[in-house]
Amino acid sequence: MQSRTPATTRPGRPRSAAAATAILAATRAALVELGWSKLTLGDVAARAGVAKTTIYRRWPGKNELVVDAVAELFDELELPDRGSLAADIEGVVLQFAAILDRPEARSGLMAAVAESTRDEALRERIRDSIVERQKRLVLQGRTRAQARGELPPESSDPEDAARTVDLIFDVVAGAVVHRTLVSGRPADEEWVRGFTQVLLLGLRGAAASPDGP
Amino acid sequence: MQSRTPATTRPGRPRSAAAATAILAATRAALVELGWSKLTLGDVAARAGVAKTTIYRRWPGKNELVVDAVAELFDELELPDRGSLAADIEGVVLQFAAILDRPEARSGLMAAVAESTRDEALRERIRDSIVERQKRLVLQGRTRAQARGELPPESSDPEDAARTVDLIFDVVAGAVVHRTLVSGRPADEEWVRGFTQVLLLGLRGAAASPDGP
Amino acid sequence: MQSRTPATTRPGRPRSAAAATAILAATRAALVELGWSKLTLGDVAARAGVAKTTIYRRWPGKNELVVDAVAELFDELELPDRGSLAADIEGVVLQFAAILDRPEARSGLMAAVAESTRDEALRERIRDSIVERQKRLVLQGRTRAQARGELPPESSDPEDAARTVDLIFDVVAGAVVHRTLVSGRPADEEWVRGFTQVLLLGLRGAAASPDGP
Amino acid sequence: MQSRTPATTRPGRPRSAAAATAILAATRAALVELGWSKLTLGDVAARAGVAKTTIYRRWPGKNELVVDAVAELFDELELPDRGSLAADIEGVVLQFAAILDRPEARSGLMAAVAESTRDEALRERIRDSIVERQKRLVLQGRTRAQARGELPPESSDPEDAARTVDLIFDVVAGAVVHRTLVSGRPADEEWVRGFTQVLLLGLRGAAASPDGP
DNA sequence: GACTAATCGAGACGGTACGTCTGGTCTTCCG
DNA sequence: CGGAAGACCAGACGTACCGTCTCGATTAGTC
Repeated sequence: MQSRTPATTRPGRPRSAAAATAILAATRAALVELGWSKLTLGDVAARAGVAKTTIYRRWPGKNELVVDAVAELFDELELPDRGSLAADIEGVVLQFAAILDRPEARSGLMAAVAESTRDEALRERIRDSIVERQKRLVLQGRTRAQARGELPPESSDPEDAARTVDLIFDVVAGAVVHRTLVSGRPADEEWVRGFTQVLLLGLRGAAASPDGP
Repeated sequence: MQSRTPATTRPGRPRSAAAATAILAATRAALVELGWSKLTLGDVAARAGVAKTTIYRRWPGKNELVVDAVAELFDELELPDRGSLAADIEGVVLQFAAILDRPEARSGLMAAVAESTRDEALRERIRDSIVERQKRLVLQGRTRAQARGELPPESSDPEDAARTVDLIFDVVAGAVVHRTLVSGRPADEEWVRGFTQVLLLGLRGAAASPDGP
Repeated sequence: MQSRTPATTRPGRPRSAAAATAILAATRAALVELGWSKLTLGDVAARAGVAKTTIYRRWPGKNELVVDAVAELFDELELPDRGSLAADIEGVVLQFAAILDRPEARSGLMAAVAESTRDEALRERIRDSIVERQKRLVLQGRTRAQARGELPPESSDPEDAARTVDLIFDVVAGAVVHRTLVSGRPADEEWVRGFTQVLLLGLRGAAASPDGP
Repeated sequence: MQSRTPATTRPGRPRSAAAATAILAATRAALVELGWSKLTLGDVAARAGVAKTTIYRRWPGKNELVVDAVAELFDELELPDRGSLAADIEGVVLQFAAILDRPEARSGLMAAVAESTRDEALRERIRDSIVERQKRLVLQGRTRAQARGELPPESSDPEDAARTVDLIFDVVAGAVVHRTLVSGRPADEEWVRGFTQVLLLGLRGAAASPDGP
């Protein structure tokens, strides 16, 4: 992430590390209280005890700031070891749903995605700091399942394996988001159990009969 | 006794029917050019050749207007008869992906969902005029598959059947949206085939071993 | 001043006449309290109970607004009839000095002149609404003095007469401004008497020996 | 054991003498290009190749810096010896008018005067470094005219003499400033001749009939 | 054929936030 | 310790929209 000036220190006063932390925290607090559309950078600055210019010096605008503020939320996700692949998946999906239940994530995430439909750089930022970053969970789950003997050791084609990871991620993340944000119903244990069952059975079946009939 | 549209016409000049049409079309045009966040009602009014007050007299605000403008897009979805359940699903998913590829839908839909996280009335509006409205496709697909003998005639429990419809909708819509808008990759034929395979295998497997272990 | 649409009423809501009055009064009040350099249009708007946009819709900026606000002050100048030309002049010069003693005039007028050195349109505005507007006093004084027989009925050359009016105005206005604002000493009765004496003697002498020997 | 106060060697880097010169020159250059209101200390610092802090260490603010930068311009004024009092006055007035024609003087001087209406210290600074400093010209002119026999050797009352000097200065400076900056017309030879004639005739007449009628 | 009542276009209104710019101050490192 | 560099807080700038309002002008149906 940091590859600006590796050796030589830049002249002038260095940027305050505390400011960045305060700004991101204030952004999340403002998301909770106001939601994305009523969040203003002036308000964030006031909450963080910081001047507006300090924010604009570090982030191009509201969208990028919100993405960074929300991205930190997802770093607390981790794959629990519940003994079986199905249980592990259920666990992480429940965690994911819990994060999406927090208002700072709900409001910020969808708005950022909406904005990213017209801003390639923003889409990249979302992908880098949220999506790709969390694919580690899928990989970790696969490795653990292979160790348990629940999955075959390796996919035949490495490219095919990557495609499967992507598909899993799209289905899991998409379904949970749609359930909670669009359908507006809770992704509770019962729903997660049903969803995980369908997902696993589908994946196993697809692995058994690769591609076409 | 009807309170909505009384038989007797209200006094005064009636609302122009042409205005509503022009406003919705102008809204979509503005979405294409500007995206949700830069769309302004003043601009929409100018495009539609209409005064701002004419818009505010009919819609509470930007969000509701955009939802109505986008909702019309999804009405053109229909379930093609391609001979098999899998092929039918693939067909409708591809149509859905095609709509999400249109900029007026991408930008408007996600933004509306984002706003709805803090506006219960807006969520209702989205659910009524978009989500529930399109569940007809799932029902229609099930009926047709039952007629073909691809699915058992009826689920044991009517409540359980509704739950399955919801799950299917969340998974399908969520996965396609996530694929196209978040992952930013095309939901092309190859991907749709893989996705449909997993979905169908999962549903069949789940139907075979209902719920418990 | 007003030559836009003499006959036809423009469409739309007409501009509030009360707003303009309130804005100019608020501008003078702000000049008194803050002076030109610390006067902000936001503050003026707040004092006038008006939105910033309402100010910007009518005036291009701070400079023009201040000129208009100050110009109104000079409209209260009038030539008193004190029986002799010298006494009349002393009277109006004292009035002029009294206005320049008011803080809203001191601060605003000089700043506007300073700005006008880089803004031709502003200089024009000052000239039209302040300088030329008050030359009436010089003309009025001349007419009255001619009626009294203190001055010959008419200058030989009309162009020469205009030049004399300009000279008188430059000398009178310049001397009073310099005395009060630069030298920072009061233009009191004693000073005015001395100044008027020099001015009148000079003018009479120059009239007697036109141009040079 | 570390010594904080070395006795022999004076610690610290001495203040750069070149900096002050560069800053004042840069200030005048910025006045020419931007005028007072758009001149910023950051810009001056950049032009002078100096840090902002270096300016603030030497001047309290923009106003004082500009006054010092402009004051230097007036030091080049000198009373030419053209043979007669009238000609001498015409000469120095033309010089004064020439300086006021330079943009760095026009813009800076009037703005400083405007600011000084609300800042006693600034008014003092202007009076000391510009006004009083140039009264030498009036005194010098009087001495020379007395030597030539054009003026009586000494005024009856020393206080009265000082009053006359002040009056002359107010009238001369005021008229030229008003002519060039407010009326916006050139103080050319013709105008200066007419003005000088009125001034001298007025002064001589006033000297002949002191004060009362 | 006037009257009534709601519509229409236009555009001014009071607000609020924008993203930028400047003013002064402070913190860092270099000479 | 002076000076260059530049980040910092504070706050005004002029613009853009918001949603409301006030106009005069239509455009029906009702008397």
